[in-house]
Amino acid sequence: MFAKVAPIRRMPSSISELDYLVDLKKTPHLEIGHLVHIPFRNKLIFGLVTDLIDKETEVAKNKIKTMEEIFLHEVAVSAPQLNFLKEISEFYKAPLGFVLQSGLLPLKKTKINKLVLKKIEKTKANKATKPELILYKTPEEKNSILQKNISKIGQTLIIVPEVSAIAEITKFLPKDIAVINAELGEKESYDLWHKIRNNEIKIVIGTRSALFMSWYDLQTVIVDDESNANHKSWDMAPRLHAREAAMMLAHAHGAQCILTTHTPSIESWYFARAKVYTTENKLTPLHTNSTLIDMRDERRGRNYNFLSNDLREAMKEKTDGDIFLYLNRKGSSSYVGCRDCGFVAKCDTCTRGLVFHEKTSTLECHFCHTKKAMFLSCPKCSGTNVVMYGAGTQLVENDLKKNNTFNREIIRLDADTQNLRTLDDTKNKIIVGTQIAWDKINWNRVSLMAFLEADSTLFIPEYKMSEAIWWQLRDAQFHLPPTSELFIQSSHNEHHALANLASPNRFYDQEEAERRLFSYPPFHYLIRAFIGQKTPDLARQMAEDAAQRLSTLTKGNPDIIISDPLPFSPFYTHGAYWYALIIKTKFNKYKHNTKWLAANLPDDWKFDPNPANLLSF
DNA sequence: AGCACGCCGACT
DNA sequence: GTCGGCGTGCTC
Repeated sequence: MFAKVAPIRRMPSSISELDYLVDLKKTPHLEIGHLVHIPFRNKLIFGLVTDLIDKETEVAKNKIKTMEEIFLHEVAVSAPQLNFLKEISEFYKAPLGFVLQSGLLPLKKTKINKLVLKKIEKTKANKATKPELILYKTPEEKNSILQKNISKIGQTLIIVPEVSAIAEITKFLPKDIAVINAELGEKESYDLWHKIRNNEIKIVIGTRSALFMSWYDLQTVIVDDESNANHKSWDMAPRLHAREAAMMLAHAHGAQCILTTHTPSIESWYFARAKVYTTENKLTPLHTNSTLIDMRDERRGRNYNFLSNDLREAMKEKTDGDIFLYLNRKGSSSYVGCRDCGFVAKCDTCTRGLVFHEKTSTLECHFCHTKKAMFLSCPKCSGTNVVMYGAGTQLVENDLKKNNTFNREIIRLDADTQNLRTLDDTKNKIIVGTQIAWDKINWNRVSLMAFLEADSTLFIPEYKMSEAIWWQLRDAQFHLPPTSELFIQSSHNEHHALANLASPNRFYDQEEAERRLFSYPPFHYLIRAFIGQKTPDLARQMAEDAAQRLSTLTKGNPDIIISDPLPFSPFYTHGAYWYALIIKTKFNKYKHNTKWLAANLPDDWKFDPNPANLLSF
């Protein structure tokens, strides 16, 4: 008899399993899911048995080695969980053993021999149900919805987008829950793994690594804050989206998948409306005290400050609570526009924002490589107020301090200052912050918040930008107390992400229309494959070869659309030159097509289904 | 991916 | 003679 074994270590993506000879004297009663020792090269390593084969294997006789030892009496990973891990491995082009590594206990031979695993039967297999989308409007409502949806018969997993979200939720849940995150100590993770595997813990909350625990009686999987961009693992293989992976997990275990959020992602709301998911909720505005301010009017009235007159007045009038001035630094001076009329330099052929390149003084499109000379006066209104968008937090801080008319302490909270300060909740402050401030401030104390440049990222040439701004504005509205005021300053107030806060359905209608036009999700599923090489020529050559080969293989298949090789922006990063292939496939066969692409790309290609960015890391 | 192996130049 | 930098090839 032969066994297929996934070696628990990093392997090339094409090798998920290796074949071993089974000697029944050495390893009797061998089962799928058993943890075993296998000879690999010149030493023994851990592996997980994924299949048992009675007939001969295709591997040459002189190559095959014999399995050494079985650990634990019971299987370490249940059959449904193993199916889930295989699916993740194939879909995200990550070797199975590598995926297993993140969900298995720390592997030490002496410790493992002391573990006792129980034989567990699943309470009852649910019949497959549609995912459910549940919307909440306030933090209180969120907590009660999470509590209500915890399974009464089996295990419940709550996935959150980042570690910082865990503390807030656990306050309102029963005491006997397990918290999983990547920074657990060895002893703790041993204990938790063991208790979850033996069904002694019923409620688990964690980031995406909790998906890979050894589930045996999983009944409910909740993805909280489902539209939060941090659910996507963009920098490490497997580059999974927790929402997507949670659905695979729930499906494998016959569990119910529940998506919860204050603001649904474009995909989730589309699928809810199309009845692919169920929902009982309607979209509503989150915060009624929000004011949109047109900065073009301010310029026309000769106010060139980053504070509009209305905001300045409101800041003077506020005597209680904190004032939070938010700046999105990501977009700083990456794009070019006109202060007077709000014109933004866009590519003529593909309508994406043009990016200013200082070295050559040109405007470039990172998608179709069109180049233009930088202009000195606005092409639309001939005004001379051409600017790079993006004021920095430091500039705002300095200016406020210089003309301190607000009689409050001014605190800057960004990447440079984040470790230097603890916020004093007894003082009324002005906080000038970037994304970093989001998790640090005490939202309950904020009485006035302003987005100083709500549109500063709007023209970054990535298709999820409108959704990201929409989400961020709504996230602020969700966190802000009902009595607080919100000012949103921008020069593009007609943009659908800014204009429709009071009528959310219209945002989704318009964003869907744009996505449909350009065949983006939810109308096509996107896959990004990318390759880095030491020289630009080598990278281009490899990208062209792969594009050519895939195109030949998919010839006549209208379901898979492969782009030409597209250079990253920036082209040189992480010590290499990068090219991407953007592949679009229809949703009805996306799982099959994605796995096919993963299997047909060489090992050195990075594979990124449902990417957060198209042309950058 | 990660590691052994071997080719070859630099230095004892 | 032998140390080590890096290119190549293999893992059952």
